[in-house]
Amino acid sequence: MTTNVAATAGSDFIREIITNDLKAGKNGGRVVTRFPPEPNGYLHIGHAKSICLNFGVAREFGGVCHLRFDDTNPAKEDVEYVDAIMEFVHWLGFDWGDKLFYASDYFAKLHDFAVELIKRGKAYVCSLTPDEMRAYRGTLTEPGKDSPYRSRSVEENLQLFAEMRAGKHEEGTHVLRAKIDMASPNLNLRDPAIYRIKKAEHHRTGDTWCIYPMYDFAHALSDMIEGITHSLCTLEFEDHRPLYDWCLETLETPCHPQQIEFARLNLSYTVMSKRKLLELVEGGYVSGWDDPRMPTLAGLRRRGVTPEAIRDFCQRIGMAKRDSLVDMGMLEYSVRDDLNHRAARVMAVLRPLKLVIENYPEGQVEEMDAVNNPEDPSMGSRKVPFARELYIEQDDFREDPPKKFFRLSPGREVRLRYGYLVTCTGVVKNEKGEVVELRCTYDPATRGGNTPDGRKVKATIHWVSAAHARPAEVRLYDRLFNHENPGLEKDGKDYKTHLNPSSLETLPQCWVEPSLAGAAAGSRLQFERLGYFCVDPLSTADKLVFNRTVTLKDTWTKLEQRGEVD
RNA sequence: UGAGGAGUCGGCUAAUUGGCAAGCCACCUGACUCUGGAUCAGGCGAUUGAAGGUUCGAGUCCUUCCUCCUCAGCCA
Repeated sequence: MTTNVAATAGSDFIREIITNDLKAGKNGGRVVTRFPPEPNGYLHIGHAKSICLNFGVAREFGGVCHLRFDDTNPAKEDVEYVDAIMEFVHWLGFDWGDKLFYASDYFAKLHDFAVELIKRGKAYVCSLTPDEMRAYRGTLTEPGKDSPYRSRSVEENLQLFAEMRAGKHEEGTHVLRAKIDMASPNLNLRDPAIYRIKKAEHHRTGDTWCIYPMYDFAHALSDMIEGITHSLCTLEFEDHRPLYDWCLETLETPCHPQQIEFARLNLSYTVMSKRKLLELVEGGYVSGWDDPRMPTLAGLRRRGVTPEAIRDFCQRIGMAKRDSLVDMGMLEYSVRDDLNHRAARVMAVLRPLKLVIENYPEGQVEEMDAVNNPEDPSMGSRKVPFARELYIEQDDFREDPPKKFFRLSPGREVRLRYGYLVTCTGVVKNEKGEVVELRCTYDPATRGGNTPDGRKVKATIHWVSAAHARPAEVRLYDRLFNHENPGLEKDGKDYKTHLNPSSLETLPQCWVEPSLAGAAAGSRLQFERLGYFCVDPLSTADKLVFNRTVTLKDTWTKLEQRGEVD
């Protein structure tokens, strides 16, 4: 993997802030970050950006990064997600050591902080209905009005809050609010709710609680409790920072983490919001959270994308505060760059065309030496059987080739990779006039693909022996959407209208070289000249299934699409 | 129209904090090649959202304006 981007690492605004803090002796020289997912969905590549940032920063500055589940809403959360999140943080290559926490671990403390707030006259129990509360909140341009319950005495608030906790009140009847300023131009400061009644079973605390803290309150204090020094989050929380700070200042906590916001990741030709991703899964638009077209880590993994490639990608895209749309091509570059160095090369024919070598002895089989990875000699070589009847790619033959088409055509000679040079001597067509078989002759002096006489051939194509190849199903994946920014919905069109109808093409009858017979699920390979593929987890010895991760760069197709082949 | 943010090559990000606007992706040439891959060499491409101002000198400081994003959950 190239490391030239490492030179610029450490130059983003967040690392600059931390460097300066360290220089100024803040936090006693400690750097503690945290990755705080809510266990209500699967991780996607946007989370990967945050994970790389938080764990990366900790590592670079000799600090630690906590994994903390922000599980303050039992109605939406589940252990299923907790387990999946941990699995994928590890998969991405990061480790939280013994720093695994849950906001729910702090429920008792958080409750006590809420009581303290009440005692300080900084919180009150409000008995407005949700609708009334909304009406009292005002609008973006008009100030809100004080709740009639705002002036309840400390004693009454304490009493009521205790009753809320004891389950004496129904959901929606009471809420604990911070007493800040109903006229604040920042809506988050208009007496935000910090505790609400929710009679739901929590995945960790069961029915111990029937009141749960809200995000702003829980997050600031959880950060404080853990001694987080830099609390990194996305831009939409910028407006919440005054509330984050208010909680810590008002409670005069011993430490006060610094919240810093960065732009979330947007990737072209996909969507990133949990709601949309969930809708794609539930609506059957994809096969599941791990559908290889999904930007989820589960999907990317099944697609064959490596954690190294994702980390490299996150490094390359940088870190800033401006909204941006990162080109999918950027991710593909990182994927190819990584796989080029590590994926073993094999031969596979996706759209088979039979080729018969007329002067090759019937029944003869030769084991040809094939290099596993020209980028890495230590990966060795393997034997590939060569015989009289082969399959080649339909795309590699043109009966009437344009000028810049270098591959096989009548009368032309090409090299069969690691095999022999063959010349096309004739074609066999079916009743519809389609070419169904090629007749060729080979030059016995070119064994292994060598040309003792120094003669040049313009093309080398891949092949498999018809008698030895294993059948396989190959799934060709393409971008899920055909619109660069489907989630924008600016034109009023639902993002689903931009779903790419050909994002998946299944080729049920492909042939792969015999060395792939027992390929392990998850193995990543390069099918020579076609792209990078991986063995699907559901692939079996009886039925091999490969997923295309990404194509190889394809100059020929580009020329052809531009019409520059003649 | 309240508040908070953000505007730098086609995309993403830098700029020693006032000193020749740099890198990556993409794109284009060429070399090399038993993958039309990879690699290598080179190239294209930003009057830094706009207009003023301060200054010997402004992406950076000041003023005005424009555009875009976020916020009116008892979600996070």
